[in-house]
Amino acid sequence: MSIESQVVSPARFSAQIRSHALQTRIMDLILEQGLDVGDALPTESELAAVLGVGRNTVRESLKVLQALGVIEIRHGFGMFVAPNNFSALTDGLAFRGRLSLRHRGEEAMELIDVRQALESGLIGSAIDLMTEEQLGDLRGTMELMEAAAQAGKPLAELDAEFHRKLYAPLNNELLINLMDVFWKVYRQIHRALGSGPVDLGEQARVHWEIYQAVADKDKTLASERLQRHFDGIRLKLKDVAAR
Amino acid sequence: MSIESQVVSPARFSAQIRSHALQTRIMDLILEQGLDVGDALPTESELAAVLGVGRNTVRESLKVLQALGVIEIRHGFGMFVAPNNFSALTDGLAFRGRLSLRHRGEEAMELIDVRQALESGLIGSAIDLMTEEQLGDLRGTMELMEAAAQAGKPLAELDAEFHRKLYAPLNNELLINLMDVFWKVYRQIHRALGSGPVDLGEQARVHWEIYQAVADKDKTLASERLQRHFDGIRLKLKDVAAR
DNA sequence: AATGAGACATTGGACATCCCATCTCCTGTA
DNA sequence: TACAGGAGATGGGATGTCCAATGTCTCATT
Repeated sequence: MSIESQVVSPARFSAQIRSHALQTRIMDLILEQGLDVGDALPTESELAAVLGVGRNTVRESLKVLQALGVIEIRHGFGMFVAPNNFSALTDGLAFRGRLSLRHRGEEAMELIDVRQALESGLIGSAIDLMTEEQLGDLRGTMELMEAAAQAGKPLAELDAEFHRKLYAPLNNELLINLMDVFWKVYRQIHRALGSGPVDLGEQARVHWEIYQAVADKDKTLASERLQRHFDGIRLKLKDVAAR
Repeated sequence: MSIESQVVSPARFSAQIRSHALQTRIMDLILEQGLDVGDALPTESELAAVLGVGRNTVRESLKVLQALGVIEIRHGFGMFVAPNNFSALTDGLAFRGRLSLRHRGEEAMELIDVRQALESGLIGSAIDLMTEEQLGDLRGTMELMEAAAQAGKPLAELDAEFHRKLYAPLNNELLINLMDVFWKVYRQIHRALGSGPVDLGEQARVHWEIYQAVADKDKTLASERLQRHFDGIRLKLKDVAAR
């Protein structure tokens, strides 16, 4: 089959290939048996028997699949095909980001660049597709953010929610997940560095401006303000990275 | 420490939390010890001792970190901090894509949407930053593609290379990696479904048109042609999914 | 002195076994 | 009917043993 088709290099990584092959076999098994999200997998012991490997070995692969968001493991109950879950990317990316910050923080910047491109590039379509209800929802989040800012509470979660709702009209879960990952990674890096002073009022104001442009259906302005929003984030990150 | 700070839910996922915490501890250990890409980690046994868990348990976490592209494991030699590696996302996403194709192929479509947004949104900046040399490089790839098309050879790899080189000027590794992942996932899904007939000449022609717009520094046209390129891909995918 | 074969230590890979922790579900009791 | 608690199943984890791959070092050969 296609399991062994991805030859990477002579035999230097044969172990990795075997291990990866086992993961692939489990995923193929899921697909072949027609299992869907929420369905239960065979038990660890059964899998070990079926795949002809030891239970510990199969467990290593299962843990990987869990980390990749493919399966969900519930102690004492069983294993199940997982719903979409991008936490894997978060951890991996956050690690790379923190690692890079010890140099010149390039990867963290790249992350912002990608997010900026995605968001400012897609805001047009989002505005086109946004319903009145969704707009109202967005405004609700803004009002919560305003209240939080005045109360001196952190805006992080509301910030994420704002961006999530901004692109909800596109009805693209992958996109939402990706943006969520980027946001979390940024937060994690920021937290690891020890955030500098934050101006809550300013933060809320920037989002209000974006909201206004969206409410006015002014795609160009919205895109432009999003660009500036990310420019600001980039500057702040550069500040913090400079220590 | 911050290890136990991420409480998710009562105790239903306590095992996952512990497991995730162990991974985090290992990553933190890498960062705290100032290890950089290529540096060696302690041996499995040492890690197990330091972290106060069994070797099997540590191994499960290490395998996860390997899958996430954080470390590289070399049988008989040791474990090392890995260079950027996004293969993890590929596997996870490809699985989800294939799973979704059994329904209406939504996730595969979402993938195309994101890629379309990213590429057509960033082509402008790429054109701005592209040097003569990079443009020549791009043309070289196109000529190879043309030759391959006339020889009836598959264009897949050259297709990927074209898109990679298109955005090389942005100097954003994360972006390149992401696009690479999307491309691989698309390929994998396509292969899993059994590709229909492909018109190599048409495929090459589309890319020539994009190249021409880029060479002419016509951002609008390039963006438009990229859009259409992806529209084509989307249609083809819909065809195949319909079986 | 240069080279190559082979022994050796180290390290990860795999497995078997044993026991613990947690969950769900069923049963019995109030 | 509601609730408490136990039974059984399942994953979590530790330990020990052996296998396999790798790099290095030694030593004989040239």
